[in-house]
Amino acid sequence: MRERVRTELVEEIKRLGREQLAAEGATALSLRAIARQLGMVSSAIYRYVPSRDALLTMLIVDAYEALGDAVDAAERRAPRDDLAARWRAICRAVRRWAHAHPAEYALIYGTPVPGYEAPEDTVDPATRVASAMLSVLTDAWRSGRPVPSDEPALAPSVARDLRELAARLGADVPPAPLARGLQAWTMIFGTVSFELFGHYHHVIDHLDVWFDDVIDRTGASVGLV
Amino acid sequence: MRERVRTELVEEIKRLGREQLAAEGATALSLRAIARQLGMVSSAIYRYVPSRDALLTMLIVDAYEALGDAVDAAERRAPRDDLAARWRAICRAVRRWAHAHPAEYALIYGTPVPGYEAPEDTVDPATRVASAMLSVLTDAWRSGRPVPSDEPALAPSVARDLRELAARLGADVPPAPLARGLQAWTMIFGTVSFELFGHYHHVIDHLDVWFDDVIDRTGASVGLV
DNA sequence: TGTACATCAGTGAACGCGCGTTCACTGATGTAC
DNA sequence: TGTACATCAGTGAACGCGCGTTCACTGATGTAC
Repeated sequence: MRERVRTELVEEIKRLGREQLAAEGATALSLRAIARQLGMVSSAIYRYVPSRDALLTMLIVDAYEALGDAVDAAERRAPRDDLAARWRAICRAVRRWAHAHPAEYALIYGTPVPGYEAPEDTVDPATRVASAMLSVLTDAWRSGRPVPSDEPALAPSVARDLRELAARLGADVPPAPLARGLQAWTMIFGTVSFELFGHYHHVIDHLDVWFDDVIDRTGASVGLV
Repeated sequence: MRERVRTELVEEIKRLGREQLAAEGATALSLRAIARQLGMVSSAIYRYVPSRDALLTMLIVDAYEALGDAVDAAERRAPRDDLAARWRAICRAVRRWAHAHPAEYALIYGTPVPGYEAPEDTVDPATRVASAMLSVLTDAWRSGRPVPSDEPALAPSVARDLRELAARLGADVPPAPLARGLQAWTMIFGTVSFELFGHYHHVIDHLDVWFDDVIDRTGASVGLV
């Protein structure tokens, strides 16, 4: 079947693309270079990939999906009713994946590629980590877990945003804990980004332990730890 | 004086460089393009700037310094003994500057430019925001302000890192509140980055208010609000 | 105040390299009768 | 089972563009006597 060889080659192209990301960053992603590595003439690549931007989109979607898979797999390994364990599993999986695939992490959580407009296909995969976190949060809320007292009160405009968001996601979480959840989500990625982008250089050496501290503290802020 | 014209031209080159960052990102920064806009032949730019990487370094240092200046100016406008006001002023200044200069923000807090190795000159300017935050934290600690109870306890290895850091900076803050401070610092930049890099799209609309909520909550976690 | 000289801004050509994308084409592989 | 035809993988040349950096040079501007 020609179709099989074809799919394999597309996979190979994406693999080489990922290697380029790692070596030189997203702006240096070059179809010609990939063709060269494949031993093809530069125009042949267009049999497999419609354009450079399309390849970039594939890589972005793949990265979100790979991170999502890693997070889901880790979370599933924790006991359903151990909310703290599920929370920790998710956060650690984010960090572990980011360490294993720094270029792909930068592709999705670093500076957006200039001149590249993310198409709609990237929206759903992008929500997977937040969804995983939200499901833990929802379980906590459903089981009547006490959430840390919430002062200062949420501003009405943000409360409205969050009610809409919860409705859109079909999530059963009121604005205040949802706000905590989004801040925890922000903090986890903020910490991973600071670490990967070098802002903890000369500041903290023991980053594993530091990250665990962040996990526990943000988990606590959200009533999970 | 030739020297005056010279300095002005270097400034002009940096200004055009910043425009390019804004339009196309750091990787697209091009000496040839700048020369073209200046009406010069491409080689003439080397009278004013030794190389592309050197220009990039100048722009990075300038960005850190500009952000540092904005933060210091804002903080100085708050009454010395109103710690909450000083904290809020610093955080808002960070966000305001980032909004006004998104490309420069991305240059220093986004994905590091691939293949570019930041020289030592960038280290000091990079610490200015953290230093401003730390000075508020130190004042709080010195004035005997109660810090939120600190559980879980800090792991010894991180506590050691933080004691070293405090010593290196000559800051009079014990590990636990310093850890809170670094997490607050991380959270502020994490939030600004999430906002600027588009991760709050379809999530939160009222970002001003949202950010104020983040300021207050992280400020509280550090005993300042 | 005027001349001689040094400084340095800017030129223009070149080196050697990169890129995305299109197009007409060859020739091997698979498919249908 | 064998032949005719369609499909499609890959070629090679080209278009039109980009880049950083070096080098020998012209000619204007400033400086020192």
